[in-house]
Amino acid sequence: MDVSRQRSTASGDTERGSAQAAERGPRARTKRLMLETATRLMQAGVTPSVSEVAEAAEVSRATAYRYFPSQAALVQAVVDEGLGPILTWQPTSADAERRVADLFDTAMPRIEAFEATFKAALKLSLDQWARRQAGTLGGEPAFTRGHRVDLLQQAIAPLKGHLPPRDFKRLAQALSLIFGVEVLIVLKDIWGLDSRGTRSVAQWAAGALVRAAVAESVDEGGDDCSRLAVE
Amino acid sequence: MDVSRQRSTASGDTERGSAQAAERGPRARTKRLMLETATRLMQAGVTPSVSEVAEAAEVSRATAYRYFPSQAALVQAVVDEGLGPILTWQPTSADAERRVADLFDTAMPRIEAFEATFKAALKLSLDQWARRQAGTLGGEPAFTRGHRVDLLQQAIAPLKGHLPPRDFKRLAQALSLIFGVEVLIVLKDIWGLDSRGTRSVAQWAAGALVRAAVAESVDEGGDDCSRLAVE
DNA sequence: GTCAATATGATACGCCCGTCTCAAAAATTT
DNA sequence: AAATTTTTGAGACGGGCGTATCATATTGAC
Repeated sequence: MDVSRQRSTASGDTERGSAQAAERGPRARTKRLMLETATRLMQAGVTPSVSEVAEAAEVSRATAYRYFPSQAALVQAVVDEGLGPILTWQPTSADAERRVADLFDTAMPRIEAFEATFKAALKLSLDQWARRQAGTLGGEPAFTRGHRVDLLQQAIAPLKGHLPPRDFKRLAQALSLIFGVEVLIVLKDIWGLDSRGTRSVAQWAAGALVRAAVAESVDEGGDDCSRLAVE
Repeated sequence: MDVSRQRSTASGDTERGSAQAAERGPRARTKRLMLETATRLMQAGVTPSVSEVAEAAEVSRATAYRYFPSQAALVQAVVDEGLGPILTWQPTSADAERRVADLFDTAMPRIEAFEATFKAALKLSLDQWARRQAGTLGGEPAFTRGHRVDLLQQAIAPLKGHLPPRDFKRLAQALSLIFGVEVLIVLKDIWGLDSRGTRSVAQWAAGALVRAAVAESVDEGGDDCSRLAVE
Protein backbone atom coordinates (compact mmCIF):
# COMPACT_ATOMS: atom_id res chain seq x y z
CA MET A 1 0.00 0.00 0.00
CA ASP A 2 2.55 2.61 1.03
CA VAL A 3 4.16 3.61 -2.22
CA SER A 4 5.95 6.67 -0.90
CA ARG A 5 9.21 4.78 -0.52
CA GLN A 6 9.69 2.90 -3.72
CA ARG A 7 10.64 -0.51 -2.49
CA SER A 8 9.50 -2.29 -5.58
CA THR A 9 13.14 -3.14 -6.09
CA ALA A 10 13.08 -5.14 -2.93
CA SER A 11 13.25 -8.78 -3.82
CA GLY A 12 11.40 -8.94 -7.06
CA ASP A 13 13.41 -7.49 -9.88
CA THR A 14 16.92 -8.22 -10.95
CA GLU A 15 18.42 -4.76 -10.75
CA ARG A 16 20.22 -5.35 -14.02
CA GLY A 17 22.93 -3.22 -15.42
CA SER A 18 25.61 -1.73 -13.25
CA ALA A 19 25.08 -2.55 -9.63
CA GLN A 20 25.55 1.13 -8.95
CA ALA A 21 21.82 1.74 -8.88
CA ALA A 22 22.75 2.28 -5.22
CA GLU A 23 19.17 2.29 -3.96
CA ARG A 24 19.85 2.93 -0.31
CA GLY A 25 18.05 1.37 2.61
CA PRO A 26 18.53 -1.81 4.59
CA ARG A 27 17.19 -4.07 1.90
CA ALA A 28 19.44 -2.81 -0.83
CA ARG A 29 22.34 -2.91 1.58
CA THR A 30 21.80 -6.53 2.55
CA LYS A 31 21.16 -7.56 -1.00
CA ARG A 32 24.34 -5.92 -2.15
CA LEU A 33 26.25 -7.58 0.66
CA MET A 34 24.95 -10.96 -0.34
CA LEU A 35 25.62 -10.41 -4.00
CA GLU A 36 29.17 -9.35 -3.32
CA THR A 37 29.72 -12.31 -1.06
CA ALA A 38 28.26 -14.69 -3.59
CA THR A 39 30.38 -13.21 -6.37
CA ARG A 40 33.50 -13.50 -4.28
CA LEU A 41 32.77 -17.11 -3.40
CA MET A 42 32.01 -18.02 -6.98
CA GLN A 43 35.13 -16.45 -8.35
CA ALA A 44 36.99 -18.52 -5.79
CA GLY A 45 35.65 -21.49 -7.68
CA VAL A 46 32.81 -22.76 -5.55
CA THR A 47 29.11 -22.69 -6.29
CA PRO A 48 27.64 -21.82 -2.93
CA SER A 49 24.18 -22.72 -1.80
CA VAL A 50 22.00 -20.00 -0.40
CA SER A 51 22.80 -21.18 3.08
CA GLU A 52 26.51 -20.98 2.44
CA VAL A 53 26.26 -17.44 1.18
CA ALA A 54 24.20 -16.62 4.24
CA GLU A 55 26.88 -17.91 6.52
CA ALA A 56 29.71 -16.25 4.61
CA ALA A 57 27.85 -12.94 4.62
CA GLU A 58 27.03 -13.39 8.29
CA VAL A 59 23.36 -13.17 7.65
CA SER A 60 20.72 -15.50 8.90
CA ARG A 61 19.56 -18.22 6.58
CA ALA A 62 16.03 -16.88 6.67
CA THR A 63 17.14 -13.46 5.54
CA ALA A 64 19.20 -14.89 2.75
CA TYR A 65 16.25 -16.81 1.40
CA ARG A 66 14.19 -13.63 1.45
CA TYR A 67 16.42 -12.07 -1.17
CA PHE A 68 17.40 -15.11 -3.15
CA PRO A 69 14.72 -17.76 -2.84
CA SER A 70 16.89 -20.36 -4.54
CA GLN A 71 20.39 -21.05 -5.70
CA ALA A 72 19.12 -20.39 -9.21
CA ALA A 73 18.19 -16.81 -8.36
CA LEU A 74 21.57 -16.34 -6.77
CA VAL A 75 23.48 -17.62 -9.75
CA GLN A 76 21.33 -15.62 -12.12
CA ALA A 77 22.19 -12.44 -10.23
CA VAL A 78 25.91 -13.16 -10.28
CA VAL A 79 25.73 -14.08 -13.94
CA ASP A 80 24.15 -10.73 -14.68
CA GLU A 81 27.07 -9.06 -12.97
CA GLY A 82 29.63 -11.16 -14.76
CA LEU A 83 27.91 -10.50 -18.05
CA GLY A 84 28.20 -6.73 -17.64
CA PRO A 85 31.28 -5.91 -19.72
CA ILE A 86 30.25 -8.42 -22.34
CA LEU A 87 26.80 -7.03 -22.91
CA THR A 88 28.07 -3.52 -23.39
CA TRP A 89 30.56 -4.58 -26.04
CA GLN A 90 30.63 -2.33 -29.07
CA PRO A 91 32.29 -3.07 -32.38
CA THR A 92 35.40 -1.06 -33.15
CA SER A 93 36.05 -2.19 -36.67
CA ALA A 94 34.14 -2.53 -39.90
CA ASP A 95 35.65 -5.88 -40.74
CA ALA A 96 33.54 -8.83 -39.66
CA GLU A 97 36.39 -11.14 -38.79
CA ARG A 98 38.12 -8.46 -36.77
CA ARG A 99 34.88 -7.71 -34.93
CA VAL A 100 34.35 -11.34 -34.08
CA ALA A 101 37.93 -11.62 -32.85
CA ASP A 102 37.44 -8.51 -30.79
CA LEU A 103 34.23 -9.83 -29.28
CA PHE A 104 35.97 -13.05 -28.36
CA ASP A 105 38.81 -11.10 -26.80
CA THR A 106 36.33 -9.25 -24.67
CA ALA A 107 34.13 -12.14 -23.73
CA MET A 108 36.43 -15.08 -23.18
CA PRO A 109 38.55 -13.65 -20.37
CA ARG A 110 35.41 -12.52 -18.62
CA ILE A 111 33.83 -15.92 -19.01
CA GLU A 112 36.96 -17.47 -17.65
CA ALA A 113 37.04 -15.14 -14.68
CA PHE A 114 33.46 -16.12 -13.91
CA GLU A 115 33.96 -19.72 -14.97
CA ALA A 116 32.34 -21.26 -11.93
CA THR A 117 29.42 -18.89 -12.23
CA PHE A 118 28.76 -19.61 -15.86
CA LYS A 119 29.14 -23.31 -15.32
CA ALA A 120 26.67 -23.13 -12.48
CA ALA A 121 24.30 -21.25 -14.76
CA LEU A 122 24.63 -23.89 -17.42
CA LYS A 123 24.01 -26.57 -14.84
CA LEU A 124 20.89 -24.82 -13.66
CA SER A 125 19.60 -24.37 -17.17
CA LEU A 126 20.05 -28.10 -17.68
CA ASP A 127 18.15 -28.67 -14.47
CA GLN A 128 15.39 -26.49 -15.78
CA TRP A 129 15.29 -28.31 -19.08
CA ALA A 130 15.00 -31.65 -17.32
CA ARG A 131 12.22 -30.36 -15.13
CA ARG A 132 10.42 -28.96 -18.13
CA GLN A 133 10.64 -32.35 -19.81
CA ALA A 134 9.27 -34.06 -16.74
CA GLY A 135 6.44 -31.59 -16.46
CA THR A 136 7.63 -30.63 -13.00
CA LEU A 137 7.90 -26.93 -13.51
CA GLY A 138 6.77 -24.35 -11.02
CA GLY A 139 6.57 -21.28 -13.23
CA GLU A 140 10.18 -20.71 -12.33
CA PRO A 141 12.60 -17.86 -13.11
CA ALA A 142 13.43 -19.12 -16.63
CA PHE A 143 17.09 -18.70 -17.31
CA THR A 144 18.13 -16.38 -20.09
CA ARG A 145 21.16 -17.79 -21.92
CA GLY A 146 20.45 -16.07 -25.22
CA HIS A 147 22.82 -13.13 -25.21
CA ARG A 148 25.26 -14.69 -27.59
CA VAL A 149 22.69 -14.56 -30.33
CA ASP A 150 22.48 -10.79 -30.44
CA LEU A 151 26.15 -10.25 -29.77
CA LEU A 152 27.32 -12.46 -32.59
CA GLN A 153 24.81 -11.10 -35.03
CA GLN A 154 26.02 -7.65 -34.15
CA ALA A 155 29.60 -8.74 -34.66
CA ILE A 156 29.03 -10.13 -38.11
CA ALA A 157 26.61 -7.38 -39.08
CA PRO A 158 29.00 -6.12 -41.80
CA LEU A 159 28.29 -9.31 -43.71
CA LYS A 160 24.57 -8.81 -43.63
CA GLY A 161 24.53 -7.34 -47.08
CA HIS A 162 27.08 -9.71 -48.59
CA LEU A 163 25.50 -12.92 -47.42
CA PRO A 164 22.15 -14.52 -48.12
CA PRO A 165 20.05 -14.21 -44.94
CA ARG A 166 20.08 -17.97 -44.51
CA ASP A 167 23.87 -18.08 -44.58
CA PHE A 168 24.12 -15.10 -42.29
CA LYS A 169 22.00 -16.80 -39.72
CA ARG A 170 23.85 -20.04 -40.13
CA LEU A 171 27.15 -18.32 -39.52
CA ALA A 172 25.81 -16.72 -36.36
CA GLN A 173 24.55 -20.09 -35.19
CA ALA A 174 27.82 -21.81 -35.93
CA LEU A 175 29.76 -19.11 -34.12
CA SER A 176 27.50 -19.42 -31.11
CA LEU A 177 28.71 -23.00 -30.80
CA ILE A 178 32.18 -21.79 -30.01
CA PHE A 179 31.32 -18.80 -27.90
CA GLY A 180 30.04 -19.72 -24.45
CA VAL A 181 31.29 -21.59 -21.42
CA GLU A 182 30.95 -24.77 -23.42
CA VAL A 183 34.28 -23.88 -25.00
CA LEU A 184 35.94 -23.93 -21.60
CA ILE A 185 34.35 -27.23 -20.74
CA VAL A 186 35.54 -28.91 -23.88
CA LEU A 187 38.96 -27.39 -24.31
CA LYS A 188 40.07 -26.97 -20.73
CA ASP A 189 38.36 -29.85 -18.99
CA ILE A 190 38.44 -32.47 -21.71
CA TRP A 191 41.50 -31.51 -23.71
CA GLY A 192 43.40 -30.06 -20.81
CA LEU A 193 44.33 -26.83 -22.54
CA ASP A 194 45.26 -23.72 -20.62
CA SER A 195 43.70 -20.31 -21.04
CA ARG A 196 45.96 -19.28 -23.89
CA GLY A 197 45.43 -22.47 -25.81
CA THR A 198 41.71 -22.29 -25.30
CA ARG A 199 41.45 -18.76 -26.55
CA SER A 200 43.71 -19.51 -29.46
CA VAL A 201 41.66 -22.45 -30.67
CA ALA A 202 38.40 -20.57 -30.27
CA GLN A 203 39.81 -17.63 -32.16
CA TRP A 204 41.04 -19.78 -34.98
CA ALA A 205 37.74 -21.60 -35.30
CA ALA A 206 35.79 -18.36 -35.25
CA GLY A 207 37.98 -16.85 -37.93
CA ALA A 208 37.78 -19.99 -40.01
CA LEU A 209 34.01 -20.00 -39.90
CA VAL A 210 33.72 -16.36 -40.86
CA ARG A 211 36.14 -16.81 -43.73
CA ALA A 212 34.34 -19.92 -44.86
CA ALA A 213 31.01 -18.15 -44.96
CA VAL A 214 32.48 -15.29 -46.94
CA ALA A 215 34.32 -17.64 -49.28
CA GLU A 216 31.18 -19.58 -50.06
CA SER A 217 29.24 -16.53 -51.02
CA VAL A 218 32.13 -15.39 -53.17
CA ASP A 219 32.40 -18.79 -54.79
CA GLU A 220 28.82 -18.56 -55.88
CA GLY A 221 29.48 -15.08 -57.20
CA GLY A 222 32.52 -15.99 -59.26
CA ASP A 223 35.35 -17.92 -57.66
CA ASP A 224 37.32 -14.84 -56.66
CA CYS A 225 39.50 -16.70 -54.26
CA SER A 226 41.89 -13.86 -53.71
CA ARG A 227 39.33 -12.25 -51.44
CA LEU A 228 39.13 -15.24 -49.17
CA ALA A 229 41.43 -13.81 -46.55
CA VAL A 230 39.61 -11.00 -44.89
CA GLU A 231 37.35 -9.20 -47.36
CA MET B 1 36.15 -66.19 -0.92
CA ASP B 2 34.13 -68.53 -3.09
CA VAL B 3 35.39 -67.79 -6.55
CA SER B 4 33.65 -70.66 -8.28
CA ARG B 5 30.76 -68.46 -9.29
CA GLN B 6 32.30 -65.37 -10.76
CA ARG B 7 30.22 -62.66 -9.20
CA SER B 8 32.86 -60.05 -9.51
CA THR B 9 30.55 -58.39 -12.01
CA ALA B 10 28.03 -57.89 -9.28
CA SER B 11 27.94 -54.25 -8.40
CA GLY B 12 31.45 -53.13 -8.99
CA ASP B 13 32.28 -52.92 -12.63
CA THR B 14 30.46 -51.21 -15.41
CA GLU B 15 29.81 -54.15 -17.67
CA ARG B 16 30.76 -52.04 -20.67
CA GLY B 17 30.24 -52.99 -24.23
CA SER B 18 27.07 -54.65 -25.40
CA ALA B 19 24.75 -55.41 -22.55
CA GLN B 20 24.51 -58.93 -23.92
CA ALA B 21 27.11 -60.19 -21.50
CA ALA B 22 23.99 -61.92 -20.20
CA GLU B 23 25.56 -63.08 -16.95
CA ARG B 24 22.60 -64.87 -15.48
CA GLY B 25 21.55 -64.90 -11.87
CA PRO B 26 19.41 -62.62 -9.74
CA ARG B 27 21.90 -59.81 -9.57
CA ALA B 28 22.42 -59.51 -13.27
CA ARG B 29 18.69 -59.79 -13.79
CA THR B 30 17.85 -56.98 -11.39
CA LYS B 31 20.61 -54.81 -12.71
CA ARG B 32 19.43 -55.29 -16.27
CA LEU B 33 15.89 -54.52 -15.22
CA MET B 34 16.95 -51.30 -13.59
CA LEU B 35 19.12 -50.28 -16.50
CA GLU B 36 16.32 -50.86 -18.96
CA THR B 37 13.89 -48.96 -16.80
CA ALA B 38 16.32 -46.08 -16.41
CA THR B 39 16.99 -45.97 -20.13
CA ARG B 40 13.30 -45.96 -20.91
CA LEU B 41 12.64 -43.16 -18.46
CA MET B 42 15.51 -41.10 -19.74
CA GLN B 43 14.54 -41.45 -23.35
CA ALA B 44 11.12 -40.23 -22.29
CA GLY B 45 12.87 -37.04 -21.32
CA VAL B 46 13.19 -37.23 -17.56
CA THR B 47 16.30 -37.64 -15.48
CA PRO B 48 15.15 -39.98 -12.78
CA SER B 49 16.66 -40.21 -9.35
CA VAL B 50 17.66 -43.61 -8.06
CA SER B 51 14.47 -43.71 -6.03
CA GLU B 52 12.35 -42.99 -9.07
CA VAL B 53 13.97 -45.78 -11.04
CA ALA B 54 13.41 -48.06 -8.10
CA GLU B 55 9.74 -47.27 -8.04
CA ALA B 56 9.35 -47.55 -11.80
CA ALA B 57 11.16 -50.88 -11.79
CA GLU B 58 9.11 -52.04 -8.82
CA VAL B 59 12.18 -52.63 -6.75
CA SER B 60 12.80 -51.46 -3.25
CA ARG B 61 14.80 -48.32 -2.79
CA ALA B 62 17.45 -50.19 -0.83
CA THR B 63 17.97 -52.67 -3.64
CA ALA B 64 18.22 -49.92 -6.20
CA TYR B 65 20.94 -48.21 -4.23
CA ARG B 66 22.82 -51.47 -4.03
CA TYR B 67 23.32 -51.51 -7.79
CA PHE B 68 23.55 -47.80 -8.48
CA PRO B 69 24.82 -45.98 -5.41
CA SER B 70 24.06 -42.59 -6.91
CA GLN B 71 22.29 -40.91 -9.75
CA ALA B 72 25.72 -40.37 -11.26
CA ALA B 73 26.37 -44.10 -11.52
CA LEU B 74 22.96 -44.54 -13.07
CA VAL B 75 23.49 -41.90 -15.70
CA GLN B 76 26.96 -43.17 -16.43
CA ALA B 77 25.57 -46.63 -17.14
CA VAL B 78 22.88 -45.31 -19.45
CA VAL B 79 25.39 -43.08 -21.18
CA ASP B 80 27.57 -46.11 -21.86
CA GLU B 81 24.61 -47.76 -23.51
CA GLY B 82 23.70 -44.72 -25.54
CA LEU B 83 27.30 -44.32 -26.61
CA GLY B 84 27.46 -47.82 -28.05
CA PRO B 85 26.90 -47.23 -31.76
CA ILE B 86 29.00 -44.10 -31.64
CA LEU B 87 32.06 -45.72 -30.14
CA THR B 88 32.07 -48.48 -32.71
CA TRP B 89 31.98 -46.05 -35.61
CA GLN B 90 34.41 -46.85 -38.38
CA PRO B 91 35.41 -44.60 -41.24
CA THR B 92 34.08 -45.58 -44.65
CA SER B 93 35.89 -43.07 -46.79
CA ALA B 94 39.41 -41.82 -47.28
CA ASP B 95 38.35 -38.21 -47.52
CA ALA B 96 38.59 -36.33 -44.25
CA GLU B 97 35.60 -34.10 -44.80
CA ARG B 98 33.44 -37.03 -45.79
CA ARG B 99 34.58 -38.96 -42.75
CA VAL B 100 33.74 -36.13 -40.44
CA ALA B 101 30.34 -35.75 -42.06
CA ASP B 102 29.77 -39.44 -41.69
CA LEU B 103 30.77 -39.40 -38.05
CA PHE B 104 28.37 -36.57 -37.42
CA ASP B 105 25.61 -38.45 -39.21
CA THR B 106 26.20 -41.39 -36.92
CA ALA B 107 26.61 -39.52 -33.70
CA MET B 108 24.10 -36.69 -33.80
CA PRO B 109 20.93 -38.75 -34.12
CA ARG B 110 22.11 -40.98 -31.33
CA ILE B 111 22.91 -38.03 -29.14
CA GLU B 112 19.50 -36.63 -29.88
CA ALA B 113 17.80 -39.90 -29.03
CA PHE B 114 19.61 -39.91 -25.71
CA GLU B 115 19.40 -36.17 -25.30
CA ALA B 116 18.18 -36.24 -21.71
CA THR B 117 20.84 -38.77 -20.80
CA PHE B 118 23.69 -36.80 -22.25
CA LYS B 119 22.42 -33.60 -20.74
CA ALA B 120 22.24 -35.31 -17.39
CA ALA B 121 25.78 -36.51 -17.87
CA LEU B 122 26.95 -33.02 -18.67
CA LYS B 123 25.14 -31.74 -15.62
CA LEU B 124 26.82 -34.30 -13.44
CA SER B 125 30.22 -33.54 -14.85
CA LEU B 126 29.62 -29.90 -14.00
CA ASP B 127 28.65 -30.97 -10.51
CA GLN B 128 31.87 -32.89 -10.27
CA TRP B 129 33.89 -29.95 -11.48
CA ALA B 130 32.31 -27.69 -8.90
CA ARG B 131 32.96 -30.18 -6.14
CA ARG B 132 36.52 -30.56 -7.27
CA GLN B 133 36.95 -26.80 -7.09
CA ALA B 134 35.49 -26.69 -3.64
CA GLY B 135 37.72 -29.52 -2.47
CA THR B 136 34.64 -31.55 -1.57
CA LEU B 137 35.43 -34.65 -3.52
CA GLY B 138 34.92 -38.15 -2.28
CA GLY B 139 37.12 -40.09 -4.67
CA GLU B 140 34.06 -40.35 -6.85
CA PRO B 141 33.41 -42.19 -10.13
CA ALA B 142 35.03 -39.51 -12.33
CA PHE B 143 33.02 -39.02 -15.46
CA THR B 144 34.62 -39.82 -18.76
CA ARG B 145 33.49 -37.35 -21.41
CA GLY B 146 36.56 -37.70 -23.59
CA HIS B 147 35.40 -39.97 -26.37
CA ARG B 148 35.08 -37.21 -28.91
CA VAL B 149 38.81 -36.69 -28.82
CA ASP B 150 39.67 -40.08 -30.25
CA LEU B 151 36.72 -40.22 -32.58
CA LEU B 152 37.47 -36.91 -34.23
CA GLN B 153 41.15 -37.58 -34.52
CA GLN B 154 40.29 -40.85 -36.18
CA ALA B 155 37.93 -39.05 -38.53
CA ILE B 156 40.49 -36.53 -39.69
CA ALA B 157 43.31 -39.03 -39.67
CA PRO B 158 43.75 -38.72 -43.46
CA LEU B 159 45.00 -35.19 -42.89
CA LYS B 160 47.64 -36.31 -40.46
CA GLY B 161 50.32 -36.25 -43.09
CA HIS B 162 49.17 -33.11 -44.85
CA LEU B 163 48.91 -30.93 -41.78
CA PRO B 164 51.47 -29.80 -39.23
CA PRO B 165 50.82 -31.67 -35.98
CA ARG B 166 49.84 -28.44 -34.27
CA ASP B 167 47.22 -27.67 -36.91
CA PHE B 168 45.96 -31.21 -36.86
CA LYS B 169 45.40 -31.07 -33.15
CA ARG B 170 43.82 -27.65 -33.39
CA LEU B 171 41.38 -28.89 -35.98
CA ALA B 172 40.39 -31.80 -33.78
CA GLN B 173 39.92 -29.44 -30.88
CA ALA B 174 37.84 -27.05 -32.91
CA LEU B 175 35.69 -29.87 -34.21
CA SER B 176 35.13 -31.17 -30.72
CA LEU B 177 33.47 -27.85 -29.94
CA ILE B 178 30.68 -28.65 -32.34
CA PHE B 179 30.33 -32.32 -31.66
CA GLY B 180 28.70 -33.11 -28.34
CA VAL B 181 25.43 -32.38 -26.61
CA GLU B 182 26.49 -28.79 -26.33
CA VAL B 183 25.40 -28.40 -29.93
CA LEU B 184 21.89 -29.40 -29.00
CA ILE B 185 21.83 -27.04 -26.08
CA VAL B 186 22.89 -24.09 -28.14
CA LEU B 187 21.03 -24.70 -31.37
CA LYS B 188 17.84 -26.30 -30.12
CA ASP B 189 17.37 -24.68 -26.75
CA ILE B 190 18.76 -21.23 -27.44
CA TRP B 191 18.15 -20.78 -31.15
CA GLY B 192 15.03 -22.89 -31.28
CA LEU B 193 16.13 -24.98 -34.24
CA ASP B 194 14.66 -28.39 -34.94
CA SER B 195 16.63 -31.58 -35.47
CA ARG B 196 17.19 -31.01 -39.15
CA GLY B 197 18.35 -27.45 -38.68
CA THR B 198 20.65 -28.45 -35.88
CA ARG B 199 22.28 -31.19 -37.86
CA SER B 200 22.59 -28.98 -40.88
CA VAL B 201 24.37 -26.20 -39.03
CA ALA B 202 26.70 -28.61 -37.28
CA GLN B 203 27.53 -30.28 -40.57
CA TRP B 204 28.24 -27.01 -42.27
CA ALA B 205 30.47 -25.80 -39.46
CA ALA B 206 32.35 -29.07 -39.38
CA GLY B 207 32.94 -29.02 -43.10
CA ALA B 208 33.97 -25.39 -42.99
CA LEU B 209 36.54 -26.08 -40.30
CA VAL B 210 38.04 -29.02 -42.12
CA ARG B 211 38.24 -27.07 -45.37
CA ALA B 212 39.75 -24.12 -43.56
CA ALA B 213 42.47 -26.26 -42.02
CA VAL B 214 43.28 -27.78 -45.36
CA ALA B 215 43.21 -24.44 -47.13
CA GLU B 216 45.61 -22.90 -44.66
CA SER B 217 48.17 -25.60 -45.11
CA VAL B 218 47.82 -25.29 -48.84
CA ASP B 219 48.14 -21.52 -48.66
CA GLU B 220 51.45 -21.91 -46.98
CA GLY B 221 52.47 -24.33 -49.65
CA GLY B 222 51.61 -22.10 -52.60
CA ASP B 223 48.20 -20.42 -52.75
CA ASP B 224 46.62 -23.16 -54.81
CA CYS B 225 43.11 -22.06 -54.04
CA SER B 226 41.48 -24.40 -56.50
CA ARG B 227 42.08 -27.24 -54.05
CA LEU B 228 40.15 -25.54 -51.29
CA ALA B 229 37.01 -27.54 -51.78
CA VAL B 230 37.73 -31.06 -50.68
CA GLU B 231 41.31 -32.09 -51.40
C1' DG C 1 11.31 10.82 22.18
C1' DT C 2 7.55 7.98 20.65
C1' DC C 3 5.42 5.04 17.66
C1' DA C 4 4.40 2.38 13.55
C1' DA C 5 6.46 0.02 9.80
C1' DT C 6 9.87 -2.93 8.35
C1' DA C 7 13.91 -6.00 8.44
C1' DT C 8 16.08 -9.61 10.93
C1' DG C 9 17.05 -13.97 13.47
C1' DA C 10 15.90 -18.19 15.72
C1' DT C 11 13.30 -22.07 15.38
C1' DA C 12 10.67 -25.72 13.52
C1' DC C 13 8.50 -28.33 9.78
C1' DG C 14 8.23 -31.39 5.57
C1' DC C 15 10.70 -33.30 1.86
C1' DC C 16 14.13 -35.93 -0.61
C1' DC C 17 18.54 -38.08 -0.75
C1' DG C 18 22.03 -41.46 0.68
C1' DT C 19 23.23 -44.83 4.34
C1' DC C 20 22.49 -48.39 7.57
C1' DT C 21 20.43 -52.39 10.04
C1' DC C 22 17.84 -56.44 10.34
C1' DA C 23 14.47 -59.85 9.33
C1' DA C 24 12.12 -62.26 5.45
C1' DA C 25 12.38 -64.32 0.86
C1' DA C 26 14.79 -66.58 -2.83
C1' DA C 27 18.41 -69.13 -4.80
C1' DT C 28 22.18 -72.47 -4.65
C1' DT C 29 24.56 -76.25 -2.65
C1' DT C 30 24.82 -80.68 -0.53
C1' DA D 1 14.55 -82.21 1.23
C1' DA D 2 17.49 -79.59 4.30
C1' DA D 3 20.87 -76.27 5.08
C1' DT D 4 23.51 -72.40 3.75
C1' DT D 5 24.39 -68.55 1.18
C1' DT D 6 22.69 -64.65 -1.18
C1' DT D 7 19.34 -61.24 -2.36
C1' DT D 8 15.57 -58.48 -1.14
C1' DG D 9 12.39 -55.30 1.36
C1' DA D 10 10.94 -52.41 5.21
C1' DG D 11 12.10 -49.14 8.23
C1' DA D 12 14.98 -45.80 10.69
C1' DC D 13 18.59 -42.24 10.83
C1' DG D 14 21.16 -37.96 9.70
C1' DG D 15 21.81 -34.16 6.60
C1' DG D 16 20.63 -30.56 3.50
C1' DC D 17 17.28 -27.61 1.27
C1' DG D 18 13.22 -24.63 0.93
C1' DT D 19 9.27 -22.82 3.64
C1' DA D 20 6.60 -20.82 7.39
C1' DT D 21 6.04 -18.70 11.90
C1' DC D 22 6.86 -15.55 15.49
C1' DA D 23 9.35 -12.71 18.53
C1' DT D 24 13.04 -9.24 18.44
C1' DA D 25 15.80 -5.50 16.64
C1' DT D 26 16.23 -1.77 13.53
C1' DT D 27 14.64 1.87 10.75
C1' DG D 28 12.20 6.00 9.56
C1' DA D 29 8.23 9.29 10.38
C1' DC D 30 5.95 12.35 13.43
